Amino acid sequence: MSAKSIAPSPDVMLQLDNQLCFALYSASLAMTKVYKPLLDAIGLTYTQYLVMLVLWEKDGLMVSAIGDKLSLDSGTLTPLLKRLETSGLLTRLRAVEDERRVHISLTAAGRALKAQAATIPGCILQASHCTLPELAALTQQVRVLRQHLANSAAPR
Amino acid sequence: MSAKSIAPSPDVMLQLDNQLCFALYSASLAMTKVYKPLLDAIGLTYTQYLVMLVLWEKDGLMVSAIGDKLSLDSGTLTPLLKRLETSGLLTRLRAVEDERRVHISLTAAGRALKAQAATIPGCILQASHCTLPELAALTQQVRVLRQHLANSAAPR
DNA sequence: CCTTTAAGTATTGCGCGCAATCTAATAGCG
DNA sequence: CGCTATTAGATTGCGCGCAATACTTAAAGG
Repeated sequence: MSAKSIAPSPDVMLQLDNQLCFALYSASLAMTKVYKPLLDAIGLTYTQYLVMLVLWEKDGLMVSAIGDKLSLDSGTLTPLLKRLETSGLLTRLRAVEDERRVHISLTAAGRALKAQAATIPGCILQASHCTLPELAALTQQVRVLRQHLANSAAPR
Repeated sequence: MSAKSIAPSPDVMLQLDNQLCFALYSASLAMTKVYKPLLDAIGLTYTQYLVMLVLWEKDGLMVSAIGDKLSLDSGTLTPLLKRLETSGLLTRLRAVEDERRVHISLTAAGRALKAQAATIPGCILQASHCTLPELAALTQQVRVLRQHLANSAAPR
């Protein structure tokens, strides 16, 4: 036998495997649970909050542009956007120049909600028990990993 | 004005916020997409794979023990385990000593599937474009974050 | 013993996340 | 102009993830 632990056994690999994928999976779910009471207070789900974050930064996007930013498709976004429209936070309007496109625009209520959401990031920062630089560093690592995974995923 | 960037503006916070939560969220979804073709080949979904990982390490657990390991409740696990039972990978049996409990036991087919799953971790490692030590370090950071978030979440 | 309380699962309902399919509208091309 | 190909959304179906609730069994209290 040459060097030790060059090729871990299948058993160990299936545990290691458990670690990264499960760490991300459960951290993401745990994050959602921390957001839940904060978002309940302003009537949004977690995914709806992500969509609103996108729109607060840039309004008037078409559905596919939102989908590109969040890596979500129309099967997820169409019903979600309809719910936000029903809630009175945005409007969905067919573009006159190209009637395939639907432009999503915030209503006054949708824009006003941003002020109420402003307290949320601080709560999350506190719940993470991390400093801003620590969070930024971790975020960057996870972002790089995400990019690698996305590149490796089978293209649709 | 004293030091710079002590208290970021709401706008910047709502972007920063976007970063950590969204990085985790989208990395987790990207991870799922990398697993998808690998798991399709052995007839499992991602969550079913996590359950099988738990059972491959320790068989004969009750439903709530699996739920504790994965932070999932019976609303998720009961139908999932029924599907795995239908697939012939496990059995669900009421304990005779306490008929409230349901013990989950792998069938021969369920145990045999572990061998087919053994190639998966290597594929994921490759897709991540990281070394094992890098992955281990990142995993540990995410795990710590998860723990902090779980501690901060409102108890049910 | 009988009532109360708790534990362990199951069920229901809603909102994603995504594959597959469909429809409508535009673009491209001869 | 007419035909095909492509694009943008919408729809359908399935499997989570989770809150809320119900149900059965077991333990505890009087």
